[in-house]
Amino acid sequence: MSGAPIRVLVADDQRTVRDGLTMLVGLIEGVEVVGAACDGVEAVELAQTERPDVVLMDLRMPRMKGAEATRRIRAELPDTQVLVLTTYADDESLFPALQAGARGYLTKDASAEEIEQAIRALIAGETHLDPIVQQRLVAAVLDTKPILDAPTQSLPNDLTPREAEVLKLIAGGLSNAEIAEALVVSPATVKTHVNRIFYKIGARDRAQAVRYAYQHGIA
Amino acid sequence: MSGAPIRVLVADDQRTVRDGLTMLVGLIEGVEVVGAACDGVEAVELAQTERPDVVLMDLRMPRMKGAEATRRIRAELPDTQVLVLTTYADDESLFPALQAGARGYLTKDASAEEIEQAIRALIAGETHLDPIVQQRLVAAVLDTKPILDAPTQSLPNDLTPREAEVLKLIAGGLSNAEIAEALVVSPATVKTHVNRIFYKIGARDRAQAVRYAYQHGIA
DNA sequence: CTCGCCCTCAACCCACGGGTTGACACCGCG
DNA sequence: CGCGGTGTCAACCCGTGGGTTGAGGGCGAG
Repeated sequence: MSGAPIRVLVADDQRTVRDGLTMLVGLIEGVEVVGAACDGVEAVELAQTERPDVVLMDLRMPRMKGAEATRRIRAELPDTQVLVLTTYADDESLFPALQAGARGYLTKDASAEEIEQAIRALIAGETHLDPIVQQRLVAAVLDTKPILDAPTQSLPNDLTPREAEVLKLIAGGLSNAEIAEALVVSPATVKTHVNRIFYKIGARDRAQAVRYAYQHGIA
Repeated sequence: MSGAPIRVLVADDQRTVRDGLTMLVGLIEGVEVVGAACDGVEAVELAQTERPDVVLMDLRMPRMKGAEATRRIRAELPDTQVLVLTTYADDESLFPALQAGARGYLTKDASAEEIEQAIRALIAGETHLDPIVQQRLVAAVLDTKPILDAPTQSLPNDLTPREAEVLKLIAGGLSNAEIAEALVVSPATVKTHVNRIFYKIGARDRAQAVRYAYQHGIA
């Protein structure tokens, strides 16, 4: 399995990132960088002339967004796979990119080995997504899929109903005063609840409480 | 990072698979198999007494299905992650397992290295899914999420790399002083970053910043 | 080279948050 | 009936966080 080299095209508007990626990917054994585009239009053009196996695609680029470039490449070159390599994995970037036909999605935190693994996975016809992306997909699917069972959505901690309510509002970014107003109680009451919540979930401040809420599916 | 060993519990009804897994996983450096259950009921019981870091869970087991066992374990032991290791990745197995709180999903085709990677990913709080599962999730999401890409999907973000780094730590529940220590800068610098982040993402305090981070996939 | 962005740091102010103690009313339960 | 859990509220203290201003160095782009 070491025949022709894997041909890779790099597309990123930031010069340092583009050059760094070209260098990094070129060092991978059996991989050859056949071009570097600095925007979406150029990426599509280079893809058509070079017919690479994989395109490393940034999403935020001038002239043409990475998602649109991905769509065109996938439409015209079915054998060319697109590996998105971008800074953030927010829904507004993620879903259009997947919709456009990207089979891989990594953030720029990825190591060289991860990029290599992803490239090889795409060549093998697999999908390779950043763990965060996987997490978001799971969340999105569970959102839309009906709740198959789960009779009593048991709260992990022995938070009282009122405390759980307060925790949700904390996770919503509300201040103590705002929570008091929302629940029609005195600010002092809220403070009491908040302190008990912190004690129970092992949080030191609101920030940790928000983190806890999101990690435990309360928000 | 080579402190206490990772404690793993194996749950599978087939004796050869169970023993083989126990052997295989026990050979991984820094991993210790603390128990082997032959059905779902035993898996929950052993999880409660042993409090493992990761449970390798088969889905088709007598007495109690793996999905239900996963749900109970996740409800009572938030720090214990479940890695499903099953024969097939059909939707009828997959979605209930994810719904139940499994953070990892591999088929029994997986190599020892893949299992090791998955275990370490779960320990790190990440999600690790088989490429086929990733593919199915993408398909499921694109099914339910019609093309919703915004035409002028522009960037509300604009965070500098350093700011993004700080935001991640904020989302991790760290105080300014702790962030300063982690990044080896002065607390004053951290405060500057924090203020700029708040301005850019429209947050009023850390709690709202944590919320933002989780909702945008930064954490 | 110069401009602007990014990162760095310092000093100040004060409001809000976090911790503690103590109190009272309601309600279900044994 | 008395007890414990829950929800409510108040006073206090003080630390951290949040906002502002100001300033200097590095580095890439024009």
